[in-house]
Amino acid sequence: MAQISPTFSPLYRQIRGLILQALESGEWRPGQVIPSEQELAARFNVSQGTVRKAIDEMAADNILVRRQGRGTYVASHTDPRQMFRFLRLVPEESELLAHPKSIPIDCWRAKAGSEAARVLRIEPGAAIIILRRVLQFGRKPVVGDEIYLPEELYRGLDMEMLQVWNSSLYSLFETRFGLRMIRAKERIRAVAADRAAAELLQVDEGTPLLSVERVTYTYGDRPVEWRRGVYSTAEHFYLNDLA
Amino acid sequence: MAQISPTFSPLYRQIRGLILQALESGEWRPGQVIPSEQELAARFNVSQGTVRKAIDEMAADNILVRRQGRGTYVASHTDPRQMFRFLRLVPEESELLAHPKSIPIDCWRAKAGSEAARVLRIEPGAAIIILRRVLQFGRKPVVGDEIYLPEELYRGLDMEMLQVWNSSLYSLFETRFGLRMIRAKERIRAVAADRAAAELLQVDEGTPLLSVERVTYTYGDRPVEWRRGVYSTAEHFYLNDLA
DNA sequence: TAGTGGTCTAGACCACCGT
DNA sequence: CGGTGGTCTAGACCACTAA
Repeated sequence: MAQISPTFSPLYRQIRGLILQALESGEWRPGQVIPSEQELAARFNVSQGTVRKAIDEMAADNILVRRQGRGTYVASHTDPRQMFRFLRLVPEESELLAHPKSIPIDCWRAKAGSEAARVLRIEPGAAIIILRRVLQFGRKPVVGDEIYLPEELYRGLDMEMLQVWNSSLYSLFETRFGLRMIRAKERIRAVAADRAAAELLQVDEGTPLLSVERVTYTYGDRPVEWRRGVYSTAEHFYLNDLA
Repeated sequence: MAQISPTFSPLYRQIRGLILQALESGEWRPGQVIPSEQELAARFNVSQGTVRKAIDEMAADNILVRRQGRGTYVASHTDPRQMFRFLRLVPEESELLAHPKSIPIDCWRAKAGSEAARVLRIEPGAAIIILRRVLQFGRKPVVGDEIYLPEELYRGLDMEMLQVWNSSLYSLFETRFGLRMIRAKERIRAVAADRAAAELLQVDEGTPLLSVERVTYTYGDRPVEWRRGVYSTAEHFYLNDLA
């Protein structure tokens, strides 16, 4: 079909859009296999190569996972390797492994202030859930987070649910609320520990900490989580690969 | 050609290796066009599609740059869009533009200590160059860096060369020493400004700063630069996209 | 208009996985 | 073994750039 130039989008992108749509609709769930490339090609009336290119892109974006000989899977935060996919903090020694543990502190309902509303793209005053937690590496508290969630998407989230769940928050959000975190954006500054942070992370007041603000997005760049955290970098550091 | 399985590497990766080799040998220089896909296919006796896949990977790695209708170019730090490719610090307002300016402070010869030697993979005691500089956004000093370079690769680098050059360091390193920075790894902590840092960045002693340690690699994951910097995050922040 | 990269197809064969 | 993704090829056509 002819296309006016500014709107031009190659076939494989349109296919990508259709697959994304099927994912959003819940046709295929996280952790499950999606149909084979041949089947998808038949369904969308294109060649296998075109489906392949669409899937290639989505695999590069961590939306799908290819497994040779088995099939293509919907990426899931339930997968141990994906659980702390967005956490860049690693222990000073041994830059690998050492999965942290999330300890909920409290969790309550509130109304969105202007900043939360802007970031989450909801109405000021709309219901939100605020959640505080600590991340421990081994025994030590290293990260303190305050997390803002639009209530509409997390209906039923409470302290008990958090305490029962002994895995990552995103795996909880995915399994209980069907939310898939696709990408995130972090803004990092250095701050001095205030009294609350100092207590939380068991450091002296005034200790330099990383202040990490994160906005997390689902499909279609829709923000579904806002968190503000402080990281203690006495025995850990934030590791970033630049390409 | 048949291959025993653990050593198996697809054709397009071997082509990638050959192109990389040509780049390292200086056959095509940064900013220049490389031969067309058809020509490369003929040269390596493979199909255009195979060359294409090799180039696709290298473009994804920021080693090559495709330009439809014009050709494929060797990525260059001379390109204004690539100059501060590894710098993640952005002004509080307007997350774009605002290129900083690099001001050299001093530059001298020294012998590699054990840490520098380990990081740069050279012999302890080998000659290195140490360089200090400040990055200014507008009039304000925001970043202070101490940069360690193996002398062997940067022979002739001195204060005068730095003062004459009014662009990014990596574009200098590329044009004068033929070095191409491919990727880098940063370790970030929060620290309190010591006296030197406080003077350099015009902040109070004790102000929390980001401590950013970077190792930069060329082809073949060979480290060619080590820098330790402090970033003032009063009016700027470190922006990181997580995918 | 000629030359480049970008898309799309169709088909063959290989590597890997489960049964 | 059959089915999946992974590689490789050959060829047609489209979109963009420069002269």
